[in-house]
Amino acid sequence: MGRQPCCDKLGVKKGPWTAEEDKKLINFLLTNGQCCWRAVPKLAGLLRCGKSCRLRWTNYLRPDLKRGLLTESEEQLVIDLHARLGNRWSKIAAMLPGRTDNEIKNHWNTHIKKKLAKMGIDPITHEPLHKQANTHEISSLTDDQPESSNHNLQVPETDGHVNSNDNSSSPTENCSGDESRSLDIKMDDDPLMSCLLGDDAPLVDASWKFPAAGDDYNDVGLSFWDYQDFGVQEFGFSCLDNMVMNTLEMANEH
DNA sequence: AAACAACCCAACCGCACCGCT
DNA sequence: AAGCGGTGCGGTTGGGTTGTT
Repeated sequence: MGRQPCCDKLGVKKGPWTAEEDKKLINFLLTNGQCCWRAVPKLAGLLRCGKSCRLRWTNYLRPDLKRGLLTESEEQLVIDLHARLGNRWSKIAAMLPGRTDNEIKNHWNTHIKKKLAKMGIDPITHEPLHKQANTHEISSLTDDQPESSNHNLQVPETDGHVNSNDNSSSPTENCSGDESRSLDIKMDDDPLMSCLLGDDAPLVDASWKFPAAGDDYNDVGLSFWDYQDFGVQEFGFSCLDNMVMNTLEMANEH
């Protein structure tokens, strides 16, 4: 049937966002909240498509974003979640307050993948590379893994018994596009998976309060302004990061 | 100091999904 | 039930930055 493009390409600006554009988008969203994204650029006075605005906001401008490299514990959590969820970056990101799917995806591709490969672990299947040929040996997999990776795969369990390598039920499915499907089947038996893949509350509450029109920004616990490189401080926002840090610490303790 | 390579990340693209009519 | 619009998601890319020779 042919979809209508998210925006007419004519007169729509692409490429890196300028400080001025960021400013307009932030001002609009903080004043009016998130309405339909298609209307945002028009109402905010931006020559961007709504999709671009949404991405800019969710990946860079959102007040609850935590900038900087992933911590060791965050990285381990990502590895563990990836072993269960595959490339479902948004689901993984939902478990890491202040982190975006894009950020995690990038970190995975640039750092973790190499790290795992170096340790002799297939970043897709999370199995030792030398064991790929014989998938029936998976039951002994954790014993054979380097200490660090073994630790990685034992991060947070909600029920205390779920092994991230329970892929053994169908190891051959656990690659490329079929991975998520096989996981879908298994999630019925895994409370954590049910939680992750459903719309239920995450392990930690990553939500943040969006200011209603007229709210004082200082009440929202904005944390990201410090990290921006376009000098948003001029807006006069305070830099409170406690909310995000607290939720992250809660996640790490689990 | 310059040239080149490798790395990193913001942003784009296109498809899938969901809800409304 | 089907069509359509809006949004979300994952894969990919382009350009800037950093490191190496």
